[in-house]
Amino acid sequence: MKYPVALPKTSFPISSSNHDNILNFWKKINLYKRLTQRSEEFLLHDGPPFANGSPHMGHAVNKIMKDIFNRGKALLGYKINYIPGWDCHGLPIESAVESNLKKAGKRRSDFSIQQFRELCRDFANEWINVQKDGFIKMGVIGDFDHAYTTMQSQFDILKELHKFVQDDLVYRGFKPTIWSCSEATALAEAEVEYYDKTSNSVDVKLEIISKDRTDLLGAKLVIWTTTPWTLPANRAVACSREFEYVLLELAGEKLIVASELLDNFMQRTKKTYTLIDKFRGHDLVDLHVKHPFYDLGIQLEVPVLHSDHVSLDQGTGLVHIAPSHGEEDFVLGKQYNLEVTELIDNNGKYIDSLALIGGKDIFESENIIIEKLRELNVLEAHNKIVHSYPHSWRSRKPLIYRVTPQWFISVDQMKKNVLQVIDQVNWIPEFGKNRFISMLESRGDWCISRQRVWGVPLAILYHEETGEILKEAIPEIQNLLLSEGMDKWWDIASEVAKKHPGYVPCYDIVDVWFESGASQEYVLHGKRADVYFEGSDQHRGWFQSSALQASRVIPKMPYKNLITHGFVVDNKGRKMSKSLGNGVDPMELIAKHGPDLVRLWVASQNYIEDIKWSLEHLNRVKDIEKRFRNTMKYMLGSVIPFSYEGCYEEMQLLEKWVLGRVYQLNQEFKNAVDSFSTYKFVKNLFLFCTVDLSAFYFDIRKDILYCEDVNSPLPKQVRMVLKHILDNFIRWIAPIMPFASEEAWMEMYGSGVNSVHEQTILNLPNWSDKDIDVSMATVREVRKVVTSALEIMRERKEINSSLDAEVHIITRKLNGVSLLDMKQILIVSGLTIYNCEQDFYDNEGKRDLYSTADVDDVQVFCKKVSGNKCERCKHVHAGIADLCDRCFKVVS
RNA sequence: GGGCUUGUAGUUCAGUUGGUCAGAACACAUCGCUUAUAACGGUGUUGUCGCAGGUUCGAGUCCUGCCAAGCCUACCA
Repeated sequence: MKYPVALPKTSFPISSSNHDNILNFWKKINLYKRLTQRSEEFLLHDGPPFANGSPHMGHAVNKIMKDIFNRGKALLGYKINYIPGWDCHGLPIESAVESNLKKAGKRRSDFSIQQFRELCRDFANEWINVQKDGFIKMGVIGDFDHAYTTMQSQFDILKELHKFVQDDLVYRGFKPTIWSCSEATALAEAEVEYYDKTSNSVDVKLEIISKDRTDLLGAKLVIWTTTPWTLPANRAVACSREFEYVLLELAGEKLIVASELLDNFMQRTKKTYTLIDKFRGHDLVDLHVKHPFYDLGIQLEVPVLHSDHVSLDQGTGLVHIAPSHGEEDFVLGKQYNLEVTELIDNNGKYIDSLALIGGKDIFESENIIIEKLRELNVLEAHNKIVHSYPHSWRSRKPLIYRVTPQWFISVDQMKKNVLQVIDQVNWIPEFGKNRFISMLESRGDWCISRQRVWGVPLAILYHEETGEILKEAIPEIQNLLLSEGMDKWWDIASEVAKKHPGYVPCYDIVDVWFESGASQEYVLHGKRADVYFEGSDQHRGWFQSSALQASRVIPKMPYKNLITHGFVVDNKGRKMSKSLGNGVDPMELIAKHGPDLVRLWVASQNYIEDIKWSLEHLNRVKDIEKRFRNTMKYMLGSVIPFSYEGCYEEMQLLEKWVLGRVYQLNQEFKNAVDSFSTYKFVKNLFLFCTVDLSAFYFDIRKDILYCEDVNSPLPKQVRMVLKHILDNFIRWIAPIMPFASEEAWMEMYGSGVNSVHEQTILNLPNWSDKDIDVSMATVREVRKVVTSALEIMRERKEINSSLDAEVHIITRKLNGVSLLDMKQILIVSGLTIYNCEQDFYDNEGKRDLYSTADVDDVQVFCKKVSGNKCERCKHVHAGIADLCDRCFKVVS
């Protein structure tokens, strides 16, 4: 015979595919707008992702975490302000568009700059739409209708740049760039590929002519280079003060090389030597030597300088310095005011005025140069070397370093300004601060010009010779571009310039970091953001450019909290890449598993470190998701169809304890939101569901919920507690699993009008009671001993359910806990508690007692309880038929 | 090559200032409930704490070196 019991009842599903309806609901009620109708603001400024591809896991982590912050803050009652943005300009898009043209059989040169920019714009717009759609599917809410893009903000960006010009912070300078002679253009880092190349390697002897050093006068420094074509541009020799150098005699000549590289050098000369002297590099510094082509008209006496970058890996420990043809050379040259010579033209030919090689191709001239060096008796050795060398990815031709004129922002004062207010920012993690500072300190002036077309034109006029910028023309330029559009700069610039004799227009575009760095102006309008949250690569990117730009005039940081996250890597810690095939598409995951799961995966990560992706881990997170949903399902089913009431004071120990846990978790939720870190909260919430609720509280209270008269006080109180848990729980998971939360909310309060995401967390009385927590900890300790003892009986097939047993406990620990409470908590049919062993023996006779090593003062004896099992509640009682007294009353 | 960061059970992680710190959960195995049932509960197994030295009475915890990985940067005459 089956007797009716009050089982939970709900249509809330354990898994759901109702996402689209919920997304539509949020759209219909304009959830984002509703969340902006509050007073105190939480302003999260979106770092714009690059508009050139579909969303990847990095986007997912970034956007979802931002949304969790936003929804979390909304639950704490804040007005949210989140305007998504996109970074649209730059080389990758230009390259992609160009390659698309190529695939279509077209050439870039067939398009005007304006037309080409139009194509880039279309390309960017297309990807913005794809990404926008993806982010919305992830559940991200924000002002997508008024998203910002750098391409729509061009004019504001230019105005911002002009402020730097007006403040005399922009100047023309020179910079070594990687130059392609075949294409007559500077290349970006991304356009360079390294292949092996066979080069000439030469050891060249430079005679010391410093008269005050008679000991070394006439001796020759040996320099080694693999780019003999740069020798005409030689302006110095670098050595290291610290290294030891040797003076040796070789075929009648005195030569100097570094001790450690002597063998290396001798292998190239294939001669024998006599060692004369040893000394520190310090002794060489400030000597002067003859230029390699001294006897060919370049009558320079070049200095020997110390440089930290001199190494003992190869060469001679004495380095040929040509400031116009090398990064380090340029830096050293700048430090010592060396002449930066322009000996070659855009196509890689020497200038005509140069003797012997004038007008000739630099690479082709190398043989002539080497031959001449030999004739001049400055060549010690000539060999061939195969080494990795930069090449153009397009023409596959070798590239060279060349110093070209560029535009710079002088950052010294801004750096000082930023460092002054560095502590106005809360750095999460803390080490981000030092990382930021060291990167800031080590940076040089900001090169803002790019020889490209897809970007904000660096619209200025400058004096052809002096490089002075014509500030008076700025209003005129701005007015023209405002009415004509930014694309028109390339058409109107020359006309503007005509009105200002001597001045020419700049056709470069502005570095994209300047564009996004100015977003604080055109998006935030100078307001300080509460949070910037991006990958840790942005310490030298957006975080830095934003801070520098904010501090143009006075020290100011654009963000209050600067939070960085790691990168998504696979379970072996390797970054996701196409070649490894370990990449994963977040949109596929969402389609397959739903957005909540992906969000929960993100929320359960400590994003400070690298974020490890694996399917195995996702499946584990899936268990957490199921546990959360199932916990809500159980509570919904136990609350909605029944009546509940009761106040804290009337509740049992167990109920008071659970409410205490609810209070504690509510505090933890606030902390998680305020500290922008959810993973510990997710873990604790999961433990709450499994350990506290499912395995303990729910398990114990099933008897009362199912079997007791539903209208009697105790079930009503238990359901009241469940209602409390539920009301809080739905809110706690709202930021993390907004879809499940909304579903539960609708199940609870009906659908169609309000969203859970408009709610704020509940202001709970302090239910946390330390005394109750302590005694409950003891209770659970005792319970653990009892379940272990019962397990032994179960193994012996003496019992199945714990209700088949009666338990005797000998302990002094359970003072203050009623026998009835304890019996319910243990879920057994009989319980006796003794204060000492003798009392137990008096009652039950001499028995073997069970105890465990980790719990002292608790001994247990269990036996099968005698009597009949109640068909309804499964408790065993003596002297009953098929129903116990309680169940009989309830049923009838 | 340099700067910052990370490395604890199969997995994800806890381990405060060096002294019950070798833990939790999941997974796995197994038993039970059949009244959350495409659920729920109990019990059990798992680790040279990246490797090698050092400091200390004592180190996962401090120091040094190395290895692996991530971000940034320099990739060299």
